[in-house]
Amino acid sequence: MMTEERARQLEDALRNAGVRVTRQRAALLRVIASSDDHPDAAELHARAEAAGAGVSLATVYRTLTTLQAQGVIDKLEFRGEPARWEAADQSHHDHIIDVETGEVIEFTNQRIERLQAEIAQELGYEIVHHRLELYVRRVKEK
Amino acid sequence: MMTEERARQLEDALRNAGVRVTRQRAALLRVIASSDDHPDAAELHARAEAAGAGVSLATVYRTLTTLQAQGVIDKLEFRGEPARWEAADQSHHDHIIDVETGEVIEFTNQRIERLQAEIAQELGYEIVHHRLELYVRRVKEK
DNA sequence: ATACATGCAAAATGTTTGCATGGCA
DNA sequence: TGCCATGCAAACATTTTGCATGTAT
Repeated sequence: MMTEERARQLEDALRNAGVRVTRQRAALLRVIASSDDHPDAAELHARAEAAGAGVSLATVYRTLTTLQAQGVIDKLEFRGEPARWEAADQSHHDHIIDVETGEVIEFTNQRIERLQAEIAQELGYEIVHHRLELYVRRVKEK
Repeated sequence: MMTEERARQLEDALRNAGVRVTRQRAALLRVIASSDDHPDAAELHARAEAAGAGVSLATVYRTLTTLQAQGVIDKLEFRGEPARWEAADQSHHDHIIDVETGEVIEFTNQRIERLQAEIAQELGYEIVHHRLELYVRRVKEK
């Protein structure tokens, strides 16, 4: 799924922004570009290692911070768990978390987005960022 | 603001539920009943100490867990920060966080609540709990 | 060449826990 | 009295950082 192509695009973007593309960063970009789930730092480290990358966990953390600053990835912080990360090239969405399986589903709803903006505006604020998470359970058929 | 009365109500409720009301728990109940903000464990500990309670931080944590299990307080987990707590006797609401001042404002919007339920339902889920946080900045007048 | 990135180990942070002791019901 | 709660210190889990060394540009 074009992982390599996407990774190269991102490398160029980083270099243009004056960020060095090291062996470790290149490896992590590929792990991220080929992941369509929401891994945490330890999981990303494991995947990089599995790919033979040779990256320390400290560097994984530093790289995630850097990539977030560059807008390449987004940080997700669910209840109590370690932070998870996802590629940022997708369009904005919120998350539904199945409390029984831990599965994460993405969704957006324009009406909700609009209502949020209205609420903030009425109070004299503008929204910098928001977080909407629905913790759900599968409905039992009977 | 009826702190003492409220604290006694809560003590009775705890005893009825078979939870012992110790000196430490009684002190923390009073701190919680008299707080209308969203303090974290360390802050609650500090307030209890300031009131001359003599409670260890470990006990604060254990008590918060207990009170949450009893439905007396709710746990709030904002981005990265330590968990904060609030009295649960209030009606449901979401939070607006001013990213510049850290100030937290409560709000609810029935239309948003309804839309959330609809979204979950369409996917075959029922909502167990949700979290909606708007991270905002005050709009500058010009 | 040089500024920046890395690895390692240690530190920081927030929270939990084992165990001996204390105290509510 | 008996079971549960407490305090203390140690353990934990996640993340950050100081410092010597390595490396992309």
